[in-house]
Amino acid sequence: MLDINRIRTNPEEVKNALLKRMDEVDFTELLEWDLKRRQLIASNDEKKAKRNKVSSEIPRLKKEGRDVSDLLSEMKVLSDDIKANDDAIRELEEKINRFLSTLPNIPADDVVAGGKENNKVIRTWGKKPEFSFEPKNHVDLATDLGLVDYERGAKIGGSGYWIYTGMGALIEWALLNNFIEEHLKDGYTFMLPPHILNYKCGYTAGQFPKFTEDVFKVETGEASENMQFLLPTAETALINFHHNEILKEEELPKKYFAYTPCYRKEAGSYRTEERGMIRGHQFNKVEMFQYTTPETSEQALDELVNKAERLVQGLGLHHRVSKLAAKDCSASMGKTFDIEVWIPSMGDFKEVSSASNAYDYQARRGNIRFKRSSTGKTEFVHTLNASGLATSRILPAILEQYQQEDGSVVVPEVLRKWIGTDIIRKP
RNA sequence: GGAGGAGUACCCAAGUGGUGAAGGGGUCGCACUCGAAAUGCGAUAGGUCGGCAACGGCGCGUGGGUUCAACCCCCACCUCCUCCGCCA
Repeated sequence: MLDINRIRTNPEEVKNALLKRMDEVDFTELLEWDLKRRQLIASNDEKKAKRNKVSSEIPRLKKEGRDVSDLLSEMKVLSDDIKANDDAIRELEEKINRFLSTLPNIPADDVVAGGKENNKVIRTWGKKPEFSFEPKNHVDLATDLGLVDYERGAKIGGSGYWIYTGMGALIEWALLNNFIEEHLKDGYTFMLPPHILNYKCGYTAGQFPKFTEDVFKVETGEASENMQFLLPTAETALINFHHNEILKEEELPKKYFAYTPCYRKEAGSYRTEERGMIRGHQFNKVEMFQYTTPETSEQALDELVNKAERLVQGLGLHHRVSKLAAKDCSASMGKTFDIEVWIPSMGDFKEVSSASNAYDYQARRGNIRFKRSSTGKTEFVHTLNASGLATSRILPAILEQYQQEDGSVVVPEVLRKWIGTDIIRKP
């Protein structure tokens, strides 16, 4: 949510910033509603003050035995008038909120305009593996090695689901353990949130109202404000942990991480090159999350990017870090870095982590504030999130990058203590 | 799923239609004291909206309604507690 005061005072500045990610921005109507709203509130507050005053005099007059019936009917008219104005104000506020709640965040100054084509690779780590043999793709490797059962996954859950089996499940679990261990070392607090969330969570995260069709809704009757859905990312849960709270400045930054499966419809987004587990309806992810003061959020973003990158480096995977252009950032985010890992069979880098600063955008939607000790004033916190990491592209990258001529796969050093072997062979 | 009960500030808690929402605990300040305890006095509703401000509006789980006036009456919802049922 953007600050209406900021739009009111600097409409052109906000508009120009938004044009980096939107094709058209027009605040004319919004500002009219806003003006009308404030005028109505001012005049209605005066009427309410009068009503309060008269209402408090009525019992006294009655006690004195005065006839108050004229006064009562006069007040009845005033009260009806107030109610009509309240309705009008509410209607305006609904319009204003509907408008504001669909506006994306303002891109940071150093974020360039435009879409994907303007993303900028800021560093690349490692080298493309060279193979002296014909390398297999991850789907064949996983199937041949008995790590993942795609057919039975589809049999059980439908298209877009798979099953980690035996050693595959062990590797998956080892990855998650590795990530968890690293975050604990860095002093982040481990959370296991519910997987079913209410509407408010999606709203605060900035995913609703726009993307209600992209999540799996849980059947709970009709009413949309009471809807529940399967979480598409733990971010949606973690941003709401402090919903409607006022934190103390000393408690910031709050650093959390959660492991959850992520459930996404991904309707119509399949492409042949995204088969396997590159894009599925359910995948495992460890998510990092921070609540910070405004002045420390940039630094926190660096920390998150570095943490995510260190995990990929720990696994020895060739990857790169990109800074996203405005249109490629998700709506709530003002700045995003993607960490993309090399998938040899695709000849391309695929996202394994997205690290973003939402600035105060989500905090406004969720009313999450902190009290600054020097001034005693409340301010909105900044919120940041980063995957650390999603496994569904890490496992393919490991299989493909670590494969050997005989079809076996070398286990990255850091995972061996959980897997108990340093090489995965055909069972 | 069914039946009851509850939700008031940091905590406990009174208040069933009428000016400022009792009281207690805790916390903070002051006094007394060499200091502390005890005691006494004082402060403790944060927040938010409108306004340059003065000031005013809102605020007793949330949202509606009735009324000149709602913590109080009515409706819906949320959360928690107790009991019953279900429990792969």
